[in-house]
Amino acid sequence: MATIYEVSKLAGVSLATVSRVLNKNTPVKEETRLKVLAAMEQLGYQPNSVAQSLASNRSNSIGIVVPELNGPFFGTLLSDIENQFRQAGKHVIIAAGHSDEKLEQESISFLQSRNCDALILHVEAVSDDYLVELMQKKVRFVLINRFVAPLYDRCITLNNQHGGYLATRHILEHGHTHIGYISGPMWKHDADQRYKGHVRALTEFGIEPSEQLVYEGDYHESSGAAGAQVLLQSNPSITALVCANDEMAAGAMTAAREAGRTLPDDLSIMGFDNVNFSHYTFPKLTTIDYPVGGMGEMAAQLILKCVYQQSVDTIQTVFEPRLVERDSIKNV
Amino acid sequence: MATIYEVSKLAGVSLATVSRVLNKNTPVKEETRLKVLAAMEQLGYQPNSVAQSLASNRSNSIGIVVPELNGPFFGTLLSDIENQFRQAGKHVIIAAGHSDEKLEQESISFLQSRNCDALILHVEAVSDDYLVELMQKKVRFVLINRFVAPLYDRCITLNNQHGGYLATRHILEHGHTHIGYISGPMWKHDADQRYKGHVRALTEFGIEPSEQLVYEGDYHESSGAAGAQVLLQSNPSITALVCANDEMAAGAMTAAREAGRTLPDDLSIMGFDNVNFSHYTFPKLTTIDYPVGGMGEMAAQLILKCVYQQSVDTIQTVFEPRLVERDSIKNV
DNA sequence: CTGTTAGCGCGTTCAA
DNA sequence: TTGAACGCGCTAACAG
Repeated sequence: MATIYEVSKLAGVSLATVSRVLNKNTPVKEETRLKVLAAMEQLGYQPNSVAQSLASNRSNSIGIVVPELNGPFFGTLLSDIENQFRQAGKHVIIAAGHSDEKLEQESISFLQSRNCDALILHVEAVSDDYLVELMQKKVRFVLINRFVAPLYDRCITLNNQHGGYLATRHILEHGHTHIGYISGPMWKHDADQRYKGHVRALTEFGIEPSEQLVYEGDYHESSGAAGAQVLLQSNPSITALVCANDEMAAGAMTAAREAGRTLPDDLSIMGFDNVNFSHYTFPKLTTIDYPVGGMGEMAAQLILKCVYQQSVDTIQTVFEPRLVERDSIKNV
Repeated sequence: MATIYEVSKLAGVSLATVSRVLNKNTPVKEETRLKVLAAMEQLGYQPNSVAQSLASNRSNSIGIVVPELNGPFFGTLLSDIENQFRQAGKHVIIAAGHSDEKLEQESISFLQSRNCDALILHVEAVSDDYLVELMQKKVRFVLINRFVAPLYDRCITLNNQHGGYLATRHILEHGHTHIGYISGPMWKHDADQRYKGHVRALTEFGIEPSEQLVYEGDYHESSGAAGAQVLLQSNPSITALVCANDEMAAGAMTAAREAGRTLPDDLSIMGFDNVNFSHYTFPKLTTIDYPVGGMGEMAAQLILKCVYQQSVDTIQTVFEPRLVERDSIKNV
């Protein structure tokens, strides 16, 4: 690999000049600039990004922590983030936090030790205090799908409560009155909010929320199946099931069939997230769209703006969910 | 951030000694080692990985190129690779190649400019020659799901042909004789191999392969739907459809229903890959398991062994597919 | 076993 | 507009 030094020798200029044409931050006479460029070309010169990082104290890398790398949801998120940064010449380092406090913290310090210029965090287990401390230590980061008041200007969130509301309202509008709810783990903020939206819709339609009708799942398919089984058995009058995410809805479909229900005629099912497999189910799942892609892009833009001083389009921090009607819901 | 220099001062030893306890490669007297460790602790010292990279010419980072970051298949792959490296203190930089020759090449040089110690490539569009050249340039990499003869010892592959064979044989064993085939893009090696396996099974059962019965898709759901539609319309006698991946199988299910077929009674459908949503379909998809996870791990192990001289378990380069029986196939 | 001394490749003052 | 010189934080000979 050719170095800046060889280029400077070949071009007959100093080391500093080469650095200048590379970084375009100091005026260089057009003539010498071309000489340098020619020398670079000839040597097939490629800047050593590690040396650049060390000298400039900037690594041009962004660390990302998500709960899982697999799963339709995070794939889309990563994809859009990578895209944005790649175009900007930055690279992305990934780490999985597995929704575990210790692992999330480890992931974060791992990425910090990699001298990332900024982090994008989709973390669930670390405390708000921990994040506030992180900010006080001048670590630069953006939070996705989580709102922490002192960090309000770096939180990219979905209006989860409104999503939960939309989901249940849609069911109610189809005439259902006996509605089961399979929630996510209630300690997770989004699960809590979605449930609150559910309750709000119920109340608005004059229906008393009942604990008998809710099952706390873990966002995985199997708990959706377990929830449906429990709920349908203990409350045979249920005609609709609202699930806090699509995976659980898929599990619920299986379990409902096993319980002898015909879908969607005997039982309506609602999902949440609109992940990319959600129309592979039969009947195709009606769900609430979570604009992951847009939120990932926005997180990237926010960093491009605040950390790299690039001018970007307007920043939006809260996103709205949207109902996606398919075939899993029928009038009662 | 404390530096190695401050640690050395506090511990009353030289810079080099600190470096030694850090890298554990040269014996250090236990007593001084403890002094150094204590000083590190006290200062909250964290090595600067960028400086380490520059000095040692090793970045402890591994670049990965996959066609897409979303999609169930690559999520699992990335997840397992990240896991392995994380445990070894290495980090993973990702780039999407989008099955496009230019983008794949750009991804590779992008990662090279990041001084990755090694690359893991799941590339489809670049030529074999390009990869051989890469090897000659001493770039260290492992190929996943692709076999290039001169690179045989760094190719982690699935026996795709055998998978294609297993899929069709299973259908044949259920008595089907009119079998449609929806392939992947034939220029892709895996698609070609899977198809060859299909033909081999057919021949073995004394059935003449017919072009009328194959549709070339693109591995996406929509082409599965299109393929099913075309095939079922032009060959109403078809009783089974073999699809070269699960996405297309999901699309085929939808289209088959729209064409008036009842699943699985009127039409059996076979998938390939066993991606994590494949049992969300109804009927649950019978498919061929692609051990992505294991292959990702193996790629990581290969690099750990060859690049970082770590001792690892035995290396396996070719993996075998396995039939996963679920509910989408019925006797004719 | 430990300390001294060069770099690694580049960005960035400060003068000229 | 350009060049010389220093330093980023660390590793790796080489002596001792």
